[in-house]
Amino acid sequence: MKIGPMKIGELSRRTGASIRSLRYYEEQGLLAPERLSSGYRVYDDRSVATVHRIRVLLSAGLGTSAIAEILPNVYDDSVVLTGRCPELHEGLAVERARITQQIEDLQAAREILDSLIGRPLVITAQ
Amino acid sequence: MKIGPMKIGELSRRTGASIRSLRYYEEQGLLAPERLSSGYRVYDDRSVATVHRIRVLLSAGLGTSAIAEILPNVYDDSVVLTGRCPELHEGLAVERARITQQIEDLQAAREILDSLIGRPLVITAQ
DNA sequence: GTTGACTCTCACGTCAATGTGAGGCTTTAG
DNA sequence: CTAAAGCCTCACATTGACGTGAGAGTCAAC
Repeated sequence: MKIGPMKIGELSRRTGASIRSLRYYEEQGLLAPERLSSGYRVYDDRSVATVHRIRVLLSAGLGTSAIAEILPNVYDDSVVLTGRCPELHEGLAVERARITQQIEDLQAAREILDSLIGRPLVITAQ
Repeated sequence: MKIGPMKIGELSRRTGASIRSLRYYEEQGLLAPERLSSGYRVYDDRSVATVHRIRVLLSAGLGTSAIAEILPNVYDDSVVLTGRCPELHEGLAVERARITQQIEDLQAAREILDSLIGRPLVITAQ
């Protein structure tokens, strides 16, 4: 039982992303797997973490093009590499502000729901 | 300069929602304006607050159908009316959990961005 | 070797909120 | 009275991240 290279099905299983999504991420420049002579995609282990980051950022409302600008600058978890690229830096700040605003909107919405449920207000988590 | 009834243009101005959106909200059962004999929509002042709530809930990711279930139970700001309607209550709890999860996802995404920006972590707001 | 699981590339479908334009009434200001 | 501005109802277009199916090649096990 040779282990063999990680193909798209296994990456899908490991990340929870659908095969379709993984192909889509590649199409958008977020992943760049090797190819076997058969045309099959081959991923390395770093791809798993990359896909996880992609999903986090996507669920935060970032578009694939924004993520494409960010990803190349993240080599492993939480390492700062964005030395002095002011353009990127500004774009990130914009996205960050959007996220912060979105969090506040969500908290406002949650309070509306809480007022209906009759739950004690302002529980920070859960 | 008679004041006259509030028509769709004025409601749009007062709420920031586009005219198209206001018609859409009505189509989805979120608004039920009166009509003049001409067919023109007429709104009362409560509509302004209603539209604001709609927008908050929409931006929180609730669908119009979910909002349609919620809105009739909100008479003014933050009044609990959901006496004992377990079905609604459960639906709200589901949405609330979704929102809480979404907030956590956003915070995770913000930390990824922070690690790139090089900003001090864990600033709760702003 | 053959079957079945896996993969490939198109390429069109989906969903939700909203944009946009056509064609035609109604109201308002002058 | 008339023109401009506002409103009406269709109804098709848009955006983004996928779903889904067709048709065909590839790999693993038996």
